[in-house]
Amino acid sequence: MPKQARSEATYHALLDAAEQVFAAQGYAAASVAAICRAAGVSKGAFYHHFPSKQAIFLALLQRWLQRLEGQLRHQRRAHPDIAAALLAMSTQVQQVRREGRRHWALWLDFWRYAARDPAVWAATVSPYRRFEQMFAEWLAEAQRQGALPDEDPHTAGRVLLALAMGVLVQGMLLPDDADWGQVAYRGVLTLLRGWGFTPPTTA
Amino acid sequence: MPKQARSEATYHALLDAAEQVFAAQGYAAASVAAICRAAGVSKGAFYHHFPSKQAIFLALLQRWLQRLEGQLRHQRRAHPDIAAALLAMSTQVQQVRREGRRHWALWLDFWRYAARDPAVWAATVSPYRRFEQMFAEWLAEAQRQGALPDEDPHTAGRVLLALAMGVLVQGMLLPDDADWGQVAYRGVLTLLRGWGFTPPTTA
DNA sequence: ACAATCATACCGACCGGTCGGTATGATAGA
DNA sequence: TCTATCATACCGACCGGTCGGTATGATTGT
Repeated sequence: MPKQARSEATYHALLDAAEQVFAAQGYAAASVAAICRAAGVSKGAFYHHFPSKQAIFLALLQRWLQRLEGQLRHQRRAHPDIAAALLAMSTQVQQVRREGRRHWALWLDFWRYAARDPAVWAATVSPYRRFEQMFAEWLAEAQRQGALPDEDPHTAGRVLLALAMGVLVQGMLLPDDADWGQVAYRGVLTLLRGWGFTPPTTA
Repeated sequence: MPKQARSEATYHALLDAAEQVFAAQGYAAASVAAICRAAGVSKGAFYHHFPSKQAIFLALLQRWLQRLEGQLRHQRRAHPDIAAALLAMSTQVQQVRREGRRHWALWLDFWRYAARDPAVWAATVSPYRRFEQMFAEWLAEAQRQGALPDEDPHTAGRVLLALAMGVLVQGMLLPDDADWGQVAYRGVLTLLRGWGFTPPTTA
């Protein structure tokens, strides 16, 4: 959509600045002026690229979800064994530390507004449902290979997602209270065991 | 602290109104004026009882956490068997529906501000640590009875809390996508199985 | 020239908190 | 019991400041 090279640069500068400012202050407290300041750009430039404050918030959400989905699919491709893939994903949670803390706080903001604002809700829910479907498919595949007796793959997938989100929230608030990567890992391991998976290649 | 009966009434009216308005609009969007309107009280009365907007938010948080802890301890007392108690608690998650949705959105708000505001953080974290300790003690007791081989009770407790929080968040956003009470139940059941608990009395 | 891109100045609405003043009820002296 | 006194509880107008968004003009690239 940008016609000039300079335009694209300021567009991404605004997005990156918004990510910083939103993460640091939260959506409501973050002012458009602060975002422009962080991007080294004027307010006019902002409203040239985005029709509203909410619009840049949604654009940010979309970019975020796309990256996350890419990472998950990458992990899945790297591990033929499903249990191993899930355990590998669980260790990624460890990223919620120091620097990452503010970054993940923005994620909480997304959920918060999704719970109230219909536009944010729609933008959040449809990719989320794709995640859920993704997990369910993987688990259904595992079921065909003998695991998960008498368990609905969708339910199992939701349990996995719940565990991940819960660890993220806790790790965000209390990054030093525990090794949250370890908590996620042990949690997934326990779930896999409870579902009758054979112990994966790596302990 | 209230010296007159009328005073106590308006105090609680303000707290209840704040719970409604905060849950419906979020902390930042909710104005003190709106809270006063909902309570049928003037702004002067508000600032007579609470020194600031944040103060009533924290008072609300405290009331909330106390009730929650009471409920959990009550469930524990009602079930001598720890596994049964945990399963009973899991079914309580089902309350996140229709009416409860907005109510729980306020809970998300608490976490969100706890991630940024030191005052909210302190008010959230210390009761949370009590929850964590509570779960760890229960699980340590179970460990003495033979369950949870080679698992740290604290880690296990954090896994349980993570599952609960994750189900709550999902149930808040997508109340109709699944029976979240069932998801929580199956999740806890799977964890218990993975930890080597013997199947509880009720399936 | 002319359209896309950005800067500056500004508007109107709103909000948290303050403040001078009033109503309400408790207490005590007669 | 009646009334003077006073602390508590409450009212509502108001202020300083902020913020999202707009209007308009300058600048840049083609």
